Amino acid sequence: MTARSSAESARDVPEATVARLPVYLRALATLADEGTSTCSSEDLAAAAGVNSSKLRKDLSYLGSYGTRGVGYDVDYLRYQIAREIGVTQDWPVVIVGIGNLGHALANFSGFRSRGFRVVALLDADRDRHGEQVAGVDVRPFSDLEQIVTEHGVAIGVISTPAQAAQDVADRMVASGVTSILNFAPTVLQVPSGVDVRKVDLSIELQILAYHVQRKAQAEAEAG
Amino acid sequence: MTARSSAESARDVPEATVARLPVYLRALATLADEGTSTCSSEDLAAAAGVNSSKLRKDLSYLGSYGTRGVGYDVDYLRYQIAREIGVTQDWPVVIVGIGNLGHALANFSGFRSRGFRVVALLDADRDRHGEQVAGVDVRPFSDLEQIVTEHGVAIGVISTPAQAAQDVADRMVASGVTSILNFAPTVLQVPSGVDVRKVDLSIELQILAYHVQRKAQAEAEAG
DNA sequence: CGCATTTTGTTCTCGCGTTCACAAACTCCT
DNA sequence: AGGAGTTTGTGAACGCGAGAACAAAATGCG
Repeated sequence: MTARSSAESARDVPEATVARLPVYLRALATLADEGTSTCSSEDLAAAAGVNSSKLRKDLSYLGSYGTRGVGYDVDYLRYQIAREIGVTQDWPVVIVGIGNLGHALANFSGFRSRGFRVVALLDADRDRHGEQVAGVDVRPFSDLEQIVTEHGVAIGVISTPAQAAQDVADRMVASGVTSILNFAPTVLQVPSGVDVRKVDLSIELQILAYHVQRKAQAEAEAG
Repeated sequence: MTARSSAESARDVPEATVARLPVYLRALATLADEGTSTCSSEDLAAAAGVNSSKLRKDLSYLGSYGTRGVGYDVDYLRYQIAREIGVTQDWPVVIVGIGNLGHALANFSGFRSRGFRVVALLDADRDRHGEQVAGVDVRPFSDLEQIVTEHGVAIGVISTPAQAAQDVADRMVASGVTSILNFAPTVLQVPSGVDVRKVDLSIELQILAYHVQRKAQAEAEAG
């Protein structure tokens, strides 16, 4: 039961759980679109691709939002998870590096629909300035600090080449950004208190390649 | 010391270690570019952004490739890790879904430089067929099976909208693809034996948002 | 009203991964 | 050659997350 400090929902949700909450949120959205108003932990777990026991434990960190013998109200649970993650409000986001990937990110529809708003696209390349991508002007990288301050940006996305990424990250942190999503293939050094998540295509491919090779070897040895 | 079955290096490298090997590989490449021929576990760990103890343990699963009192030979270790991952050979890859993201992926230079070769770009949209992206023709999705068979493709990349992803995955698996990198924001159902790794922008952003919100709450409460 | 059924929320156990700490092994200097 | 100094490789302890199993609570029916 773990008595809570009056104000808010649970503290210290495990990191592994936090990483799955957005998956549950999406699964609930799908269920809602299909017209489902109530679901059991089995249903939701299947839609999210996880074990139902794990799902129930994850949800239990947020509170007790289900009804025994009945299940979960889709809309209600959806709201509770959204609130826990923080996507009931709008997060301003700045994207730095408007190459091929930056274009794709700026046009990504999932941004707006999930509580994120691209307030600026920045690029060091003078030739790109003034260009419009997804309805937003591309502006000089030097505008970073002003934009971050003005809009209260906490989240920055880096889609520059690897060599520029560390500098961009440093400038972001200096401007007040506390969370960075890094698509550049490099390890970023940031002060403690700043969160970095990385998305790295070639690493993912290499992990897949390892398993392919391993399977091939296993088969070869088995004869 | 764990005596090995004559033929090859260690079996059962932990999954967490496998996920870090590509990071080490990249760090070693950087060191090599800087002209470093030897490095200690501390040096490499710093470059890779991990704990040196963890690095040494990770490497110990592959074999004993260092020299006590000296460190690791950069080129030698690099080759050993590349061989373990399997990137000493070339992996043919097929990309399905040539929208904004597909374009970015096709143009991604890290593909070729890390042992991956894009053998085909496929899209269901008839209007795109014949278009060239990064020097490769965009072809109909229906060519999938032929291409997979012809080139022995084991790795497929999905960068379609969410609604098409499951069908694409099914067709890939039916054609003989055993590993899928999924950029579509949906949970894929695949038979056991098929590896799926997912890259999901909006999930990553939501995880960051959670932590931003959490920090903000903590500050508010601290006064 | 009480019992059977359903489904949640929680407890318990197990295995994996991380980190510490140290012995083994190599180099260099005298 | 021997000892001091380094650095690897590994054994052991610890903590977190996954999954199974069960108790608690709600519904519906006789």
